[in-house]
Amino acid sequence: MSEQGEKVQQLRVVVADDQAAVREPLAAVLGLAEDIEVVAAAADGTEVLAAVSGAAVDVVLMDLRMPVMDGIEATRRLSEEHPEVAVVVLTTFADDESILAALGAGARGYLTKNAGRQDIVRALRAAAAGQSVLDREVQDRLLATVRTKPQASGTSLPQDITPREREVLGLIGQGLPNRAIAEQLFISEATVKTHINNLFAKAGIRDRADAVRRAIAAGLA
Amino acid sequence: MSEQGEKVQQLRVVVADDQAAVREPLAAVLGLAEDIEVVAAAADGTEVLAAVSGAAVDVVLMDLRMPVMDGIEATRRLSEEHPEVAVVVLTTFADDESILAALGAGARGYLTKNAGRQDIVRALRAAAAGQSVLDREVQDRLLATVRTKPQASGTSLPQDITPREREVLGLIGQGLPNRAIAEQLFISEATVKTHINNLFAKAGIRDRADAVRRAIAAGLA
DNA sequence: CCGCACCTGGACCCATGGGTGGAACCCAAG
DNA sequence: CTTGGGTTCCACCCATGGGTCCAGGTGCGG
Repeated sequence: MSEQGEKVQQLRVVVADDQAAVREPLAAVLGLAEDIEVVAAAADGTEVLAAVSGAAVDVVLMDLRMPVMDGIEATRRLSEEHPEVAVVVLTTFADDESILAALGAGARGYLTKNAGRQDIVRALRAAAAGQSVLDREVQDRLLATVRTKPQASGTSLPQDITPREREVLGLIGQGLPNRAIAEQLFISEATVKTHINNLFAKAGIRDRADAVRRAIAAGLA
Repeated sequence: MSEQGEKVQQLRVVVADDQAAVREPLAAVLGLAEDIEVVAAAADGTEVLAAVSGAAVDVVLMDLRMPVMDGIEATRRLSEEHPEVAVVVLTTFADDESILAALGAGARGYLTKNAGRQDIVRALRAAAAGQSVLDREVQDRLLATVRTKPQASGTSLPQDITPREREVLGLIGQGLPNRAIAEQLFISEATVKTHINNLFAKAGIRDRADAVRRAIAAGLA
C-alpha cells in the first residue's frame, strides 16, 4: 500500500480551532516537524472549507466546537466535496455523541486534548495514509457502544429481590417519580416507598440516581 | 503526554504468525526500522505469552489464525496479565466478528495484510503510545456496526449547553449527590444547583433520574 | 467601552425522596 | 396450624433536590 519512504513527503495540514490561544501554538509546534507544513489556520468550519478549496491539503486537524460552522458539519462537507482530504478531530470532549457524530461524518481520527505533539503528528500521518487513529479512551467508548445491546437479562442484581421490587426498579429506571409509579401499579405511594427501601437495602443501592443506573445496566429500563 | 523524541526509544516488538513464510520476512523488515527491535517471533499464542513473560516487550504484532492458542485468546490473556503490553492485530480477515472479538479482547490496533511496512510501523508506535490504529476498512466496518443500533439518538443533547454544564451532567450520571459534585469541582453546592437548573431548562430534563438517563445515553457517564 | 455569555455564589421555599417503626392481609410451605 | 415471606398501607422525621430571584466577577466580541 504505502512505499518505504525515507524521503518523507510533505504533509499539507490545516489547523482548525476557534480559540487562537490553542490554534496558533498548535500550528507553530506542528510546523516544527520536518514532514509537516501548516498551510492554513482556520477559526471555524467555513474557513476550513475555504482553505481546502484554495490550496492542496492532505489533512485537517479539526476542533469540534466552533462558531458559525462546527467541526462535525465541516467534516461532513469535506468528506463529500473533498473525500481525498483526511480529517483528524482534536477536542476536549470524548462523549459518545461527539465521537459517533464525528466518525460518522467521515473523520479518520479522534484525539482528545490530552494528546501530545507526537501523538498528533502520528495521527496526521496515519490519516493521510488512510489509517484511522483514536485515543485509547475514544476507542474504548466506541467499543463499549458496540457491545451495549446484548444484555437483556439481569446483569448484576441480587436474586433475592422480589418481582414487585424488580418492577418498581424498572419504573424508577424510566425516570418516574414515586407518585407516578404508584398510579401505574395501582398501589399507594407509601407502598412504593416500602418497596424502594427494601430494594435499596438488598441491592446496595444508595439513592435514586444510583437506582436508575442499575436499572439501565440490568436491562430493566 | 509524549515528548518530542528525536532520540527515538527502542520499541521492543514480538511478531506472532504461524506461517514462517510470513513471520520471518516480517520480523526482518520491521527490524530495519531504527526504532524497532524484534525481540521474539512466535508461532502461536502460547509462544507469545512465553516471550512476554521472559523479556520486556512493548508491542505484540499478532496474527489471529494460529494453532494451539489463537490470537484472540492470546490477546485476552495479555490484556489481563500484562496490560502494559499493547497488541496490534495483523490479519487477512476483516470481518465484523473478528474485528469485534479482537478489539473486545483488548487489541489496540487492527490492520489487514494490505498494510505496508510504514503503516505497520506507525501502528506499532501508536499502540505503544496508547493510541489505537485501525485500517480504513476496519474503521468503516466498526462504525457501520455501531450505527445499525443507535436507538434513541433523536433525544440528543442541545448544543447550547456549556462545558461546565456538561461536566456536571456527567457527574450526575455517575450518581453523585450535589455536595460530592461540588467537592469534586471545587465549587460550592449553590453553584452546582445553578448549573443543574440551567442545564435542566436547556435540555428539557425533568429531574435527577431523567438526567442520569440522558447522561448515560450521551455517553457522559 | 459596553454588552453578553459563562461561572460563581447566596437566600429562600416547598416538594420529593429516603429512613424508621409499626401493622394488616394473603398464601404457601413446614 | 403456625411460621414466614411478600404485599399492602399508615405516620413521622428530616435531608436532599428542584425552583426562583438575585448579584458579583471575568473574558470575549461588537
